[in-house]
Amino acid sequence: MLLFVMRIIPNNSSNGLGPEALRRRGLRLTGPRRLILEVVQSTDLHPTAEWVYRKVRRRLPRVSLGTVYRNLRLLVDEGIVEELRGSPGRHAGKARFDGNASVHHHFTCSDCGRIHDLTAPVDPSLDRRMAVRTGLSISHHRIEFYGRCPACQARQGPRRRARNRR
Amino acid sequence: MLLFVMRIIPNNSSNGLGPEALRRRGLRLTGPRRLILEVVQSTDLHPTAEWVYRKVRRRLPRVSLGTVYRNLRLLVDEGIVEELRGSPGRHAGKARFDGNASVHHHFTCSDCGRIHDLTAPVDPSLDRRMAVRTGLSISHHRIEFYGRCPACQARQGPRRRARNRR
DNA sequence: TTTGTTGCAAACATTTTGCAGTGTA
DNA sequence: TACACTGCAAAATGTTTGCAACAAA
Repeated sequence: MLLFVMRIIPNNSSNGLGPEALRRRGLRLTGPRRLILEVVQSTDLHPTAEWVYRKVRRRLPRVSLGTVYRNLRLLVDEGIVEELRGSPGRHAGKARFDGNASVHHHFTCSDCGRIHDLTAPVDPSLDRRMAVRTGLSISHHRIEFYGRCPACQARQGPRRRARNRR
Repeated sequence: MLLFVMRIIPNNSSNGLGPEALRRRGLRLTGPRRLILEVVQSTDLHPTAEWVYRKVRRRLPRVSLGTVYRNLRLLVDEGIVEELRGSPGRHAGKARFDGNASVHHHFTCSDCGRIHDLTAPVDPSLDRRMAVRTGLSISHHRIEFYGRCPACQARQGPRRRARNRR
């Protein structure tokens, strides 16, 4: 049931995207910042800023939402964390953050909007082929798969009449 | 230079996603609604709500932004129009709408955030293979390519030091 | 000591919604 | 005529920012 989950806790100390990545760039490693990085890298739930905020506040109750936003943006700008906007349609309202900065594919549940990382390898030759075909300069790609996750299938039965109300 | 553009004006009268699609679903075909549909289907710029609003207002000056939002949401809910959230990172702030409801791939410019449709065919067998591999129920996929569009390459020279400030 | 970072609150941008009036079917 | 739809304005939501106090280097 969970064999499609790519990783639980990525080892970012070894890939150069841990806390020391910040020091290296001349940024200060403060308490809130270290904790925010830790939280966003310790999950593959592609959390929202709000989710990170709640999680961080458990260990650092005085942290502010503004600080979480500021640090998430900084981590994105530094290439340590990636920012996604969820699936098309419903669930698209808020930014989601991916502590797994390596290129990988996604599966998005059209019912609950949850995004799962996929184990399938990325094929870089596709970029070259598409570049030749289109004349575009392509750096990378990501395949976004859509469907219903096991939980939603179980919860709502085999078929579903979607009525996409927010 | 433009050979990668998929279509200029899709023919939605023939694919069942024109105005009659609304009538068929028991929805009223009002002036503002017809115009909003027409505008969003007449471009492949993946416009924002604001862009649609400005365009619609040229022909219907009394239309309100609220009506544009309400109708875009309705068209999305009916599956006539698709809602995207732009690229990850900068440019991700606002919803974009795609009047081309058929499945196709995208190229997103990491500099200017513009999204282009791609001509490359979609391979449905990939869904089956990935479904087998992961145990997930997959309905479709879309490949999101990233790189720099010709305009941005020309404007900023061959290389670029990105500093992702918003 | 210097200056980047924080908490707080206010500002901002985008999108949704309540309401009374309007126009489509 | 009925009621889905509209314009308008206010509200809601998500995110950014100015500022004075704070703390990492």
